[in-house]
Amino acid sequence: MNGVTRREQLRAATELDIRRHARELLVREGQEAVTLRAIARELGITAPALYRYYDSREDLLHRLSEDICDDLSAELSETMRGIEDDHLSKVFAVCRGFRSWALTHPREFGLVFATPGGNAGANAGVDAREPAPTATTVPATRSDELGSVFLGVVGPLMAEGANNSPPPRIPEELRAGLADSQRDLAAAFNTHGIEMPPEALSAEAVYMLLRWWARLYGQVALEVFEKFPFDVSHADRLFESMLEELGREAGLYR
Amino acid sequence: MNGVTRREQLRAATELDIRRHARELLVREGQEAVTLRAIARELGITAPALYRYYDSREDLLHRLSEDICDDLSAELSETMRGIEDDHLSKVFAVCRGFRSWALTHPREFGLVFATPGGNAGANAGVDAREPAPTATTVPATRSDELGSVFLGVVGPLMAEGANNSPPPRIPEELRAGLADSQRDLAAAFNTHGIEMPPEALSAEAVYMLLRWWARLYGQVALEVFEKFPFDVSHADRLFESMLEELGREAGLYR
DNA sequence: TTCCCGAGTTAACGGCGTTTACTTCGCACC
DNA sequence: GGTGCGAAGTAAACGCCGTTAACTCGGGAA
Repeated sequence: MNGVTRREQLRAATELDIRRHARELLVREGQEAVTLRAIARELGITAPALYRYYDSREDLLHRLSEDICDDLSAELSETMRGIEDDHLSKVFAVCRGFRSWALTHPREFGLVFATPGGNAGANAGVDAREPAPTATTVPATRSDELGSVFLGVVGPLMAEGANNSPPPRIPEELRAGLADSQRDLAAAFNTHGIEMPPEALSAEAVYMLLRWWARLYGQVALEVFEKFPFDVSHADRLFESMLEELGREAGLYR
Repeated sequence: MNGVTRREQLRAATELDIRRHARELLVREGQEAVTLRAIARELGITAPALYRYYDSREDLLHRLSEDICDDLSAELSETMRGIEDDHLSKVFAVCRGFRSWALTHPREFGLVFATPGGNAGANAGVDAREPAPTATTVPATRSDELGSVFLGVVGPLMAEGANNSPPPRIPEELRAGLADSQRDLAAAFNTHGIEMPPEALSAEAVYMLLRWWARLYGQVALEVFEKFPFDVSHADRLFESMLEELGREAGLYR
């Protein structure tokens, strides 16, 4: 009848259960408490059984971090559903959503956005690394919902602002490098099925995008890790003022 | 003759040796390879002996991160020794120095600047946390060389720019919070023995300082953790352009 | 000279990731 | 309806790990 056997159903169910308990441990007790034995204990099975589902603890953490990305994407999408204003408002909403998600999920944030290298979690879109796996393999890594959300909200803004934003004085040495990024970004928009007029992908727009991400990430990471030089009780207002500033610089305000 | 006994000398020497080997492990194989047993092995000693020097592995990592801060401070000071230009150039030099240190010491950067909470490594200056230890204890935590370096280079710039920087339009809701930060910052300058005219500590200046740190930290962390949305081969030029932009916004350029 | 105390050791505990060899049992096939 | 394969799970073991407790031993103060 159905193309999925009972065995596959069960397998998928416990696979999900494993990551559910893993995540609970991550949230409750931190990354190093996410232990194969602890997960197995909570599931009422023995640790080696987990190797039927994951190659190693590291593999499990990697999948977990992908789950987290997907959940973040879903939350951001949901947040944005209520916003029907202009494109800039949506971008603001996503930024605020990202911040409050990070502050309420510090452990998840740490795993996904502050683990060096291969994690691949947060490269929202392209990921042109890896030496190309003999071609013919299209889906490659994963859905990358998060990239879609970010690009989906930034895209329209870029398209709209294509010819009304003031040129932000790009240093000449940067233009060559930005051209590469332009190609990458165009490919990403394409991959995620967002149509984007080529003239909207100006070097200025790419530069703007990079600055948005750098500042958003910086401010949020500083808050999550509590690495501000002194206690800033007004971090939320600081964040708002950063957004306002970015909007102003993008020449898209009001 | 000397106020320090032979015993104390030896103790200090091995204490240093322990952290030297710990650091080597951190750099070579990452944080989770910094193992009491591994350190002891390299020292030709057994693991429990380390408990004569540190309360726990966590304690050791904490001290190690303080060491790292001190080394970073030393490196930044050294870098700055060659700069005899205006104050802005020195700030630029420190920022560039911080970036290149982070890129050449990613593991150390991760330990000090991306470990949440108590680590206390990177709160460059004040650290008004902790419930005040009954007073009478002045030195409290540690030297905090890093705070001195940063403040020492930012201070003169703030003093100089006291009345020639354009007001950066601070949102009204921010001013109250910034007033708190002003006090904290003033206390920090005082603690580090840097004289600072009170009128130089305007809300604008504090706001500027926070933005500098947020952007510097953000860009550097993005590079270290490779979390840029796509591969930016031109990250160095992006960084330079960020510095230029910050300088321009501070109204202190040229 | 005596004796203390601190650096270091040995042995042990429980927990960890991972591998190997094994049981068990659902389910596809004849 | 029986047969057998393969997947899910287990038990035991290996070598790590942090940490504790009980000890040795020797340098230096009394």
